[in-house]
Amino acid sequence: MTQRLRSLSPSETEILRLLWDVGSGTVQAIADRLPTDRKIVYATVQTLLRRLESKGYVRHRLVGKAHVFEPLEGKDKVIQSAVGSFLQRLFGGDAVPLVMHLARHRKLTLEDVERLKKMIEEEQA
Amino acid sequence: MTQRLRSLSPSETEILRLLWDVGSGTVQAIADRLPTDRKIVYATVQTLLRRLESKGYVRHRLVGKAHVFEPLEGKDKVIQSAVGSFLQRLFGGDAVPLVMHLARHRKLTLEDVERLKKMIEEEQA
DNA sequence: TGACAAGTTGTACATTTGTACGATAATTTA
DNA sequence: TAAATTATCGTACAAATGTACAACTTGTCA
Repeated sequence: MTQRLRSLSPSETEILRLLWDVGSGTVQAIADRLPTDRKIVYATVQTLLRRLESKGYVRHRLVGKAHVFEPLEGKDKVIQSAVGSFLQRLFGGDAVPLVMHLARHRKLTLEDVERLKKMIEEEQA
Repeated sequence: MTQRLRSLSPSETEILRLLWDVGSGTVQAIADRLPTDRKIVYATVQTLLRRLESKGYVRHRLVGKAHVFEPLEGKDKVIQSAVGSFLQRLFGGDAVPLVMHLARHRKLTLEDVERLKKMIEEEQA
C-alpha cells in the first residue's frame, strides 16, 4: 500500500525538480544548480532534502561521507498532482485559459504548438 | 509607487479566483461558490478575504450590513505572477513541458490547439 | 599526528498558512 | 419587543514553511 503522497511546499518542489534534472546528487550538487538569484544556503537545501526524504519523495545512500540523494516517486505522478492542483486553484481546473495565457505572453512558439498538435493526434489514434 | 505584490497562499489564490468569477460579492456569495468537496466554513472564507484585503488584492464596501468584496489588482497581473513562479518551480521556467504534460493527459483538445495556433499567429503579426 | 575541509545532525525560530470559535451588532420576524 | 437570524470582528492556535546556525564527525594533507 503505497502511502499517500504528502503535499509538497513550493521550495520542496523546486529542490525536487533540480534533483530530477541531475538524476541524483549530493546536497552540494543541488545547491550548485540553484539559479544565482535564488539565495538560500547549503544548510537550507539540506533541510529541504531531508524533508523530501521524510515525505517519501527521495532517498539517499552514502557514498563516502556524503549523502547522495535520488528521487523516488515518479516524476510524472508528482507533476500531475502539482499541475492539477495549480490548475484547480487558479483556473477552476480548466487548462485552456492557462495555455491561452502562455500564448498571449509568448511563452509558446508556433513550432511548439505544431508538436503539441501532433502529439494530441497521436493520442487520439 | 504601487506597493510590491505580496505573495498569495494557495487558499488565498483559490478565493481570489472565485471573486474574479463573480466580479464582486459577499463572504457568503464566495463561500457558496466553493466546490462541494471543499470543506471550509464561512469564517474561514472570511479570514481569507480579510487577508487578501490586507495584502492589497481586494477591497470591500458596505452594502447594508454586509461587506461586498471586489478584486483590486488586475487579474492578468496576478495570473502572470502565479503562472511564472509555478513554471519556474516545476519546469525551470519552460512552458513547453507543461503543455506537453497537459496534452498527454488529455487536458487539451485539437480545437483548443487550433485556437491556440491562431492566437499565436495573430500575436506575431 | 594535528589541523583543515567537507559533511552531517540536531535544533531553532519567526512567519505564514489553514482553519475556525465565540462575542457582538444589526436586522428581520413572530 | 423578544427571539431568531445574519454578519462582522477579534482572536486563537496548531501545523507547515522558509531559513539557517552550531556542534560534531571523518577523511585528508602537510
